[in-house]
Amino acid sequence: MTKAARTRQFIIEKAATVLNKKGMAGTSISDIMEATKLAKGGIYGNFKDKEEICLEAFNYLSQNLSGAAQLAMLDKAGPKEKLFALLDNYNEKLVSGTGGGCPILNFGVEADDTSPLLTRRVGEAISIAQLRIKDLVTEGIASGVFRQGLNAEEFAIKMFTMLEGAIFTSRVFGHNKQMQVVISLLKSEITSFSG
Amino acid sequence: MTKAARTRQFIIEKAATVLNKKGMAGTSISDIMEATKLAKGGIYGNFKDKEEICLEAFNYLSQNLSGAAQLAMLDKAGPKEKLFALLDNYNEKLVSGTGGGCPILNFGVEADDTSPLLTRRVGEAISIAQLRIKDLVTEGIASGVFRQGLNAEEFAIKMFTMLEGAIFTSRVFGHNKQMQVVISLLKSEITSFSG
DNA sequence: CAAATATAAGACCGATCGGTCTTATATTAA
DNA sequence: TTAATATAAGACCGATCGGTCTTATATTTG
Repeated sequence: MTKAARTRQFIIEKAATVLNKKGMAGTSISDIMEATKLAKGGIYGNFKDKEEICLEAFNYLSQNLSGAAQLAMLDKAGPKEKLFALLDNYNEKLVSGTGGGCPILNFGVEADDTSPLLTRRVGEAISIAQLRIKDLVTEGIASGVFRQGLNAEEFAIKMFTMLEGAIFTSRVFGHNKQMQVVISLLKSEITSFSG
Repeated sequence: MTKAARTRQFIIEKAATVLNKKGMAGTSISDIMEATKLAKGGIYGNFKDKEEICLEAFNYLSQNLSGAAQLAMLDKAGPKEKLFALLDNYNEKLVSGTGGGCPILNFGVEADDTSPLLTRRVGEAISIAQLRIKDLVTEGIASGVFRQGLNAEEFAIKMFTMLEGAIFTSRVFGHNKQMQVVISLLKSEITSFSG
């Protein structure tokens, strides 16, 4: 890994935190200079413009999210346990944490009227997250752990939209109450899949 | 109504549309000047700063939303019909429309790490929307239309978070599919309340 | 270790930012 | 209708914006 590649990655990671908190329009290059302790030449030597930094930052955060989800499910046995682990992971990482909330939501809301390119990338991230849920349900049905007749696609949409909505309200209110309710409701429903 | 009061209201309404689309940090005073066809003196003669415009714009959009919800429910008889009307209203106003999506979501996501004052106001708007749902369920139970044992509070959280999540994903994808799924799921659940 | 090269520093640029202030002009009240 | 007042125009301000370019300095390669 060349020096420039390392610096580039370093900038992406530092900038990602700031961007997720303050938003893309709300984050200036000088904010990123401060977060990285680099001068302007250090930034623009590695990125052609601010938009490229935003895009790479979202890619990084998005991959991070996927990685954490996979990790949380690693030692879990069945689809039910994996779905539960996924839910707990949402609570820990995206509400309580100091990271500024869910990057998919943050970047998506800001991009949807301003940046078609980033909006497409956010759409891909949503699809990945929903597919993960859908596949677990499908797998559960196939292995006989979940009853038949479940609509995996619909449940994935339900679970994902509820979670994103709960991340949102929990962050606005400054406490986890609604996220707890949502997780509890979803766990009940998942448990009922085995009935 | 004095001239200044009329101008002030005019600015709020024009600015609200822009702010809901481009975000607060992404909207400049010159954007608002362009939307209103007013010069700088016309803006700053009526507002002390940009933040005040943002706050008043959110208040306006928020009241608009409540008004539309009340209106949609006006001619509906029972709690079930009112909840259905509420759902249809969400679909029409917040996804398909050209208004830039749900202001509660847009302003809330941007404010939650940057503006405590506005975040509190967004929280109030969420509470109002959720209380409207909760009260309809409670009313349905009390009048015997819905079965007993329903948790009105939890359903309100469920419905609101799903809807906000669905507004989000539908806007990112550029079509209503997920919103349709969410509305259909919620209508089924509400229908089951009468079982 | 030395020469070639890759990398970051930071002065500099024009444009635009949010906001102020004076002045011309509507509006309002007598 | 006129005098007093309220309102908006737009020149102006310093600060900051995103981005460029030259130059000093690391890093890498032979």
